[in-house]
Amino acid sequence: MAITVASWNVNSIKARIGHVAAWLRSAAPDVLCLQELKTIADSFPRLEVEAAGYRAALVGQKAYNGVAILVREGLDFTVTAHALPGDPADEQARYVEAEVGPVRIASIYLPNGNPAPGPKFDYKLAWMARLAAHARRLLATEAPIVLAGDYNVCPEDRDAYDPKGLAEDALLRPESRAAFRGILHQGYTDAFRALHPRRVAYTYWDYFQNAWAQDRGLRIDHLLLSPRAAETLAACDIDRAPRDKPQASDHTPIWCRLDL
DNA sequence: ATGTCCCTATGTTAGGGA
Repeated sequence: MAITVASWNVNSIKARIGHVAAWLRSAAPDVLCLQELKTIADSFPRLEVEAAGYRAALVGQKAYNGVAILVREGLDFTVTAHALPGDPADEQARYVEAEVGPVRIASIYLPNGNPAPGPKFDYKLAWMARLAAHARRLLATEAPIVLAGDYNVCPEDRDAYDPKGLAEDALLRPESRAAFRGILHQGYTDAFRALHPRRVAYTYWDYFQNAWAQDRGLRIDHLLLSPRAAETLAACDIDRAPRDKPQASDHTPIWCRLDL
């Protein structure tokens, strides 16, 4: 079987439900991981998602954060985690994980970390250490794994429009990149980079300074595949079309197809 | 510092976050 898994930071699901429903209908992924819902679960637009043919597992929070996994009707899924393990005091809604058919899928909203240095950057690095520990434990499961989301990490200089100007930004700092590489070193594969080794492509463009029109963006949304998932990777791309719409999110979807 | 967009609440404007 083939399964397509996508990830999209929507910057408020209530502001973006029209775009999301339209993309579900046109792109028709089997799974869509969402980040930055910016709402509690009770206010999540479940009816619109169901009308598009999907069911949702989500972890919400008022005004900030919030993650979801949307699963196409007919695909079985079971939620396996409502939070990233490792800190019971952490109440930020940044992680949800589910078994979808034969695949384990996580929707991740990694902390931004700016300004760096500072407490927010410390929180980002601590969160990344917890993610690395959890990613390692997940490798012991039999299922192929897709860790999908907004990592708020630009892995390499070519993933940013102005790497020198942004060198001190929490998204490019060496500590953030080292933590990201640590997960890769466990055996996870950056799906986009694996299939497009030299391509300059972004998933996020700031609302400021007309960044989209000038293609001044960053590649910070990633699909990390366990070895068992990576060996089935058939396609991966970034769909720029939603970013060009009126009232767009500042991020656009990235997707991959696994031929299991 | 600034730019823009989205959220909430000391709520129709300001401040925080990204």
